[in-house]
Amino acid sequence: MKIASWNVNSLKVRLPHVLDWINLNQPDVLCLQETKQNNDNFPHDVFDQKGLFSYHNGQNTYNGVAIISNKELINVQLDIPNFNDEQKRFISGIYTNDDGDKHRVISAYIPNGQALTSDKFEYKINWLKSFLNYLQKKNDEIENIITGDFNIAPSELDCYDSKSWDGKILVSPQERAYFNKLLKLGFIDTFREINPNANEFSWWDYRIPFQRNLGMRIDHILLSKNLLPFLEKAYIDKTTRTFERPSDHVPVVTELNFNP
DNA sequence: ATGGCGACGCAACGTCGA
Repeated sequence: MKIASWNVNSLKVRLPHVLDWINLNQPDVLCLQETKQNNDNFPHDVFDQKGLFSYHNGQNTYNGVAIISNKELINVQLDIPNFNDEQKRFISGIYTNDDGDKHRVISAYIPNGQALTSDKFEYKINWLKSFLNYLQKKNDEIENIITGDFNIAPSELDCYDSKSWDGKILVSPQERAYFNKLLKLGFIDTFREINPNANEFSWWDYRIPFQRNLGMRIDHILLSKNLLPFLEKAYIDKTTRTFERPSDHVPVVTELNFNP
């Protein structure tokens, strides 16, 4: 099972890139963030024509998350249950693989937070609290695969210059504490698991030439640790950042093999 | 090297992202 997550920074603009990427990489599941369009405008027909199922929780201008899947999902959930959020940042669904195993796939767009002194930072922390609360309280037997733009660089290796970013948004101890809470809940950062020392990034500021590689790793795919025996690959596909008119994020990919 | 970009809404440039 190949699963990918990509913040596309407007699906309207990036749809050709997404279709090219799907054709080349053939993911089983592709989670998208920042679609920036409402549900009525989502191009379900384009994915239908490719034999893919698509699910979207979006709004105009900002936010918006989607799951594209080669199999029909069940129990599709828009928004975090019991969290009153006007911003469209969460969608989940249950994917059944060829062996009949069921896994919950989540596409999340965690708030940016802007700055530690901002009201938006408070919103980010509240969002993370609700997300953790949801994951903690869910007591069904389905294992989770959490994907998305976390807007958190978990460690020094995940930032091009930790010293200059010290105490700033995306790298602050408060944000990293929430990422660590996810790990304590029993989730695995698949990229870090497979590449313990890699200094690779998933996002680069548009204002700095990509060639300088001043990026951060803020897009992640996390697995319930019960799925760890099936983890085979985890990597970041930087090629899309060299496309004409690219997203500032690139796809992160995790591959599971249920018949090792 | 924190800004120099890009998307959006909307028809000029402010807001936001990370």
